[in-house]
Amino acid sequence: MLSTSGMMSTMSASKGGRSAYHHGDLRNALVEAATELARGDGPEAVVLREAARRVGVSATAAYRHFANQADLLQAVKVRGQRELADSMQRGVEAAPGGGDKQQAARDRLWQIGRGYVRFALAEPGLYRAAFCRVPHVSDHPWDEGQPDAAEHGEEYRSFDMLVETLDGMEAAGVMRPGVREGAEFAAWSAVHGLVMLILDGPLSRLPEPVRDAVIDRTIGTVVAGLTREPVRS
Amino acid sequence: MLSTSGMMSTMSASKGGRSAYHHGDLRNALVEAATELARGDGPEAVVLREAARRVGVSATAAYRHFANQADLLQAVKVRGQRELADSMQRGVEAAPGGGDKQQAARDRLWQIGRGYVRFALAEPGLYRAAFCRVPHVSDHPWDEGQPDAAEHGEEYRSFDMLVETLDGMEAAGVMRPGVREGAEFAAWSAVHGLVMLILDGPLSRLPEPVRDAVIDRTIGTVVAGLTREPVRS
DNA sequence: AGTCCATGTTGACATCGTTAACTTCCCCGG
DNA sequence: CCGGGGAAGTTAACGATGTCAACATGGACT
Repeated sequence: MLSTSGMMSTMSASKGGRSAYHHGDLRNALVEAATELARGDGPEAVVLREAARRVGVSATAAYRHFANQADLLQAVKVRGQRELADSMQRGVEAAPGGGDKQQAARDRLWQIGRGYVRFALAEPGLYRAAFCRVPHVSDHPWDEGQPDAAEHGEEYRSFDMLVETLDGMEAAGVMRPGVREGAEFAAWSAVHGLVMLILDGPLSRLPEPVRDAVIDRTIGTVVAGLTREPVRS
Repeated sequence: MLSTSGMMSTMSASKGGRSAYHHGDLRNALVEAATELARGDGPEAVVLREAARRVGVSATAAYRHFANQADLLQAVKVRGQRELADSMQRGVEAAPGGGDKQQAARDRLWQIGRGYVRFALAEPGLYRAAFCRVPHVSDHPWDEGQPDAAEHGEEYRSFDMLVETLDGMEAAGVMRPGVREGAEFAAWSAVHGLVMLILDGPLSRLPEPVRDAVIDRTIGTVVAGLTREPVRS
């Protein structure tokens, strides 16, 4: 009953409900188009008029589904977060997973980290959109107050995966004593910062091999900072 | 003899050179105004027309001194970086500095980190501007090719301070063996990422005491990851 | 059959970045 | 001393964007 997917009250349109005037699934179509814009050139490329243009609809039609272009951007953000989490999920599932339990717990942190960075570098525009500042989502009546309770409702699933991983490390007894609390933020900060410095910042011109080494070094530092023993490369 | 400060070829104006028509120091005035805009609301608030308006000059006058608004933004970026480095410098200088040599080397990393974060939280808009993506500085004749050699000419002094600190740690023998290379990027990534998550991202709503704890935890993790022995809180 | 309202449309406005063409004023050589 | 030339500023205009107000359409439900 939230405002998530196209679930308008009385409306037959769901599959072929397009009558050349009433699109039938405009909201999703717009989010789709806007997402492609972000994928191409980041959040600043998410321009409402262009998204509408691509869907073949007038610009103002978008205002039937979004309060703002900020609101549209917010939708793109959510999609970006989802794609990030999905990508990481696939990466983790396709992992070897052998060896002893303790090593596995450590390895999982590595995999999570590498999966995170891999997605960001593969989809720079979308990643930047997923973490961009969204100016101000003006609240419309149908936009029932932003979900403030529940901390973050389903978005930031990538963060949840990180939390689970760290819990697993603690359970396996590989974690340095007393560092569990807040470790998720430390780890997240490191990979997010690394990605941002590479994407927008001063590390953008690093030659690829150096870049990859830096990535491993950064993740390695975090792992070393959180675990009891130093880890092999 | 680069394009840094107001050093126009044949021009008397330097102090009182304002004749109501020829401003005399427009470039600096514009950078100043633009910097204030950024300080207030971040890089997206750096709008060329508004900066010109505040200086009391027509919008197009800015194009005598900047190729683009991107160019203007770039100038703000440089200023932001300088303010960051200055702030960190002051913080480091006002440090106790007692105790044994090894502990001092470790402490300095803490101070650098905290100083970095402190500035970012005190000047969020300017910090975001200092690390924002700048679209494309169209090159004008008087804008003699961007400095690509010398890696980064004087900007990112904060980074240089970090490098010196890490060198000091290695010299003092407190650094975990084999981790020196790339350590600057790992450390930078952690604090930068932390700041971005707090400023623009999902950590923005953290209550202040929790936030401060997270900051210490993040820096602590990096320090632990780079040094031989665990460190006191 | 008739009506209501969600959904789209057209038209207009303010703001922004940017270019073109014109104006001022100061420096420098004759 | 004076007159030209160019640096530095100005006004006018264009295209693009976000957004609002007023109008059109057509499916769903009485």
